[in-house]
Amino acid sequence: MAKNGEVSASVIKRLPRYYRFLGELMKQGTERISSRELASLMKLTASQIRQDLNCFGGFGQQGYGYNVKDLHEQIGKILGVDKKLSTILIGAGNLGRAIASHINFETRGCQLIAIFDSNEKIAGKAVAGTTVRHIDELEFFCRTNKPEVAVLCIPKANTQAVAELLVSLGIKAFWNFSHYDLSIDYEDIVVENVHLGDSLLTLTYGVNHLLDSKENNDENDKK
Amino acid sequence: MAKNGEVSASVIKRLPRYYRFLGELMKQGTERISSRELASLMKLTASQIRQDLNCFGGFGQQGYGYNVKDLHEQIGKILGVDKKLSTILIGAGNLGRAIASHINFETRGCQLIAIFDSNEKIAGKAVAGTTVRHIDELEFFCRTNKPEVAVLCIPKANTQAVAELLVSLGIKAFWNFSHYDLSIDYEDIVVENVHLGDSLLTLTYGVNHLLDSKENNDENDKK
DNA sequence: TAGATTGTTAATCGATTAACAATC
DNA sequence: TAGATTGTTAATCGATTAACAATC
Repeated sequence: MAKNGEVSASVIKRLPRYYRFLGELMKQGTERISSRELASLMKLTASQIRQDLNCFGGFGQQGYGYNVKDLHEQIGKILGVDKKLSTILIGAGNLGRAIASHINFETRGCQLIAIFDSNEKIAGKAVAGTTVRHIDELEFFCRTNKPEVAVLCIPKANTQAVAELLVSLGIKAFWNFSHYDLSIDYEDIVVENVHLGDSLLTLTYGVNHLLDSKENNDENDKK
Repeated sequence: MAKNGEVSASVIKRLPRYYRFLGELMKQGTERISSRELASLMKLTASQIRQDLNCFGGFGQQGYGYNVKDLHEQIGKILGVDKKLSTILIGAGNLGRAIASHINFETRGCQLIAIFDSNEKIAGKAVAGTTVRHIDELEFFCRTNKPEVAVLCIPKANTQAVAELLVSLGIKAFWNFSHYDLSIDYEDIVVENVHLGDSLLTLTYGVNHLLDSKENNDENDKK
């Protein structure tokens, strides 16, 4: 309801998806879209789309719908894709290197400025155009460059300690790929946990219970 | 409520996290835990934990609480960690290789039996102990080995076509890392989309709006 | 038996959907 | 003006929390 703040987490989590679909539509040359059309495309209700967007302001026009390019730009601004949050990545193992090279940080309001690893052998090598530094340089680097976001691709055991150090060095947000639930320990710090293992387990559950709903329906049919 | 099926998605998504915390407790040698203790550990309410667990049955004991080892095992069984769903991975790029080597499929009810890529240069090389096959072998391999789960680490443009092929070959579930929303096109097929880009954008939003709630609070304080 | 803590029902809260007046 | 579609309020639905009787 408020133009700033107080937007519920469920709405915010849907914003990147809106942004993605509107980007696609833009690429395809679609100029305008109604909430009804967008809803059918995204498998949502038109009500929800209008409700969601109106958390941030009235971007549409009665009788017309929404201008795709305009709405895309507005949501981009709300998310902050025009910003360049200084970002560092800790842990240049398999996953860390993949994240560094696979993710386009720039189009998502971030700028990857350094990568760190504790392994002497990895330090010095280049990943995604950035030379990997040894973890010993972390503190000096942060005091000098004041990064705001840290991507954690480190083992569970180290996460708590590294996060504490980084908070003391001014880091404001963690994109956490470690097996450790970071959200628990810090308020006032933004944490986005990506628990890939949990995601796979959810899938496993789904496969193993795939027939449950069908079986139940069959039972009901008989009654 | 029902012992099988009809458990809401919100409950199911919390199961892997319960499983993870109970595993930790087990490792630390904790024998029993009350819903109140577990709630404070996981930053949930005791009510929610009891409500969630009772979707699957009464695992606790009045006046005592829950036996950690027992509950861990029960949830594991519900998730299906004791299964070995045959799993293939398509796309041995940065991300695909990282997923293959970083994720422990076995402890999550899956078994990675093959990796495929369209790049002739990658085919033949070993990743995570599995030789990468050329995508041309996919159809024959599936008809022979009947994998159930496919991990998609391929570009957006190919996802739809590859998914359709795999469905026709009997794949029942997709762990989808591509930039494409797969859920939209298939019902009856389990899809777990991992949109890393969306996750980063949510973080970006969080950082850029970090002060919003505080500002609002300050305003309210003044009134 | 008394104390603790569950399983479960009832109350509350928030999110989604429906409806409709406002307006382009 | 008539038709379309928004912004917004009201109704519904589902999920979370609170309460408490059952029971170990």
